[in-house]
Amino acid sequence: MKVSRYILSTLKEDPSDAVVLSHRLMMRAGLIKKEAAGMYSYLPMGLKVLKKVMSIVREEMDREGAMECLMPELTNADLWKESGRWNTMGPEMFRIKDRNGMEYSLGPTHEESMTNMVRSIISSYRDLPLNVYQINTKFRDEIRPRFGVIRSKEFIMKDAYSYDINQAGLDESYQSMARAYRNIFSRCGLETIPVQADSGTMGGNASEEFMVASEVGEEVLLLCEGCDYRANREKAAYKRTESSADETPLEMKKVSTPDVKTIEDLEAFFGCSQKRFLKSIVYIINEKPVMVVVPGDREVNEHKVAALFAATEIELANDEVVEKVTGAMVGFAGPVGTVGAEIVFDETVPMMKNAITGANEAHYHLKNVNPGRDFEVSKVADVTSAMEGDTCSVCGGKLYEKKGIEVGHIFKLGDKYTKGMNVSVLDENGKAVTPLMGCYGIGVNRTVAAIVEQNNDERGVIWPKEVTPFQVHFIGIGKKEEQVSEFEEIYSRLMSAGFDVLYDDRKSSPGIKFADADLVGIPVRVTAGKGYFESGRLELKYRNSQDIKELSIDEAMEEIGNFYKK
RNA sequence: CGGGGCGUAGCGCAGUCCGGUAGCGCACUUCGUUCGGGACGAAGGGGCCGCAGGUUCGAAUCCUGUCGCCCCGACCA
Repeated sequence: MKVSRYILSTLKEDPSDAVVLSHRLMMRAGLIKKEAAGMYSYLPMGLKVLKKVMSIVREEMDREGAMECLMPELTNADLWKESGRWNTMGPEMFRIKDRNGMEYSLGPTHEESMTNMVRSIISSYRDLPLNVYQINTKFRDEIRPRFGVIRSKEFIMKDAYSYDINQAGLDESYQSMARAYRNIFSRCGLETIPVQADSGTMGGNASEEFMVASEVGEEVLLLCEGCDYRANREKAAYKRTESSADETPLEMKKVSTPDVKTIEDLEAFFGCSQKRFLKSIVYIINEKPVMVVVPGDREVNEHKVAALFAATEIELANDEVVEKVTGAMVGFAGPVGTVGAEIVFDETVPMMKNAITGANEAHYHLKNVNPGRDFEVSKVADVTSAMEGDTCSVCGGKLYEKKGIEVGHIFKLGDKYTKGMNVSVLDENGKAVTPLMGCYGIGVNRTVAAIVEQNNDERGVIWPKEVTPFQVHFIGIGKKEEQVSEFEEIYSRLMSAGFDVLYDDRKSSPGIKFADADLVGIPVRVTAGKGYFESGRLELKYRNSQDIKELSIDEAMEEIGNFYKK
């Protein structure tokens, strides 16, 4: 491809609305163009990269025996109502009506659609296992699209769904996807951190996220220094230790605390650490109030709480509910006395001594509160988030935090959808069984952004060789007619050797061509200039190195061939 | 949804406080000189100053409304 005929729309300066590195570079290198908030066009070069990532995905999925298909992006509301998600998906689902008033959603994910398609096809255990996938656009009305293509309203996802006759089969399907994902991301030149994850509103149990470490990551991971435990914050477990555990219980006292409402206020008022307080927060779960009691220095982990109640939605109770439950205004809640709600205690609570908590009476707190003595510790669970410095529950090592971009996610869904949507097949004995399901997603364009985020320098992108938009960036320096025809000759020889070549034939100065080459980031650069006309030698330079090799055309082609062969 | 900021040429910005009919850099066109890391000179083209209404002799500028975009936050009692 000749640059003079190509859209090489590079920018010298960062567009004002691009903040994160990958977004800036993708805009500057002319890969994408913003159409509106959270909506991007792919320019030719960006599309080439996207397609390369897609074909890696296809190859690795197919290698594991998955089958590609393609589903409508408009999905029937009835399917969502059947699974119950029409109500639980919330406002992030785009909903539309046709002229007849029929309701649809612009598919945010396709468990229902795929299961609906599959259930009409399978009828026997002989039809399983089955793994079907598609690469298609998904729509989510994101609360706040940002970071370019990393979080957009419209994005491309590879979503696969497996159906197995039993748990052993599901385990196998899951493992095969775990394998495929490792291959896919490594071929994309990405270093991913697989972490244990919460399965969120998708339902189901086991799940693993593939994260790319990045400062702009929207997820917080907790990794162990001592072992290979790694999980995202929504899920991460940690071992409880409590410094006050060996204190002697003192007599409980009621203390007047006018307008002392927040943990910060309490800290100032009592002059002791946040750890000493029992924070009592009221939620509405499955339409019932639940009080969650945690140490003052911890945050309630709503994902863990929701999982505990097998709830899809959890919401903070409003002031009226809090007053009804505790009998006091917000700010003075506690587990001592009468509470009109079920109470859940974090695992730390039973270990605490002489704690301070709300008295369930306006402007009063209780000090020297002791679990077991002053209130019954009925239901204990892990309902707080791990933090940096916490103790690993596996090996006792220290946990540390890292931010990450989620590029892939694999789940075991179990029978959530197959049961809910009445899918069944006959087993060997002619008995109806419900297949078990797994689902496996990859954010394709987010993966491209992650690749850029991880592979660049101050001059621009450095594409890993399997996803580079072109294989060779050829630059000719010289404008004389006979020089240009020599360049044309070299260009066509490179092309006929089978390389995908971007030939910068513009009449610009060399500086512009070199700068654009660095920005665009094709791994191999070949230059024909003064040296070529003197000695017939081309210059070959790899984007990730400073060295320049002087080679004849044949040598250069051999070297490039070897580079891409591996 | 709450808070903050911004909409002026393809891109980056100034001009807005203090009203007088739009400017700079890059990019683009033509000519000449240059020609290995974002060259130089000369001459050009390109704007409903986000949109609508109002005030005024006169509005990019003041007022009202509206739309779009960016950043931060989104409840921990």
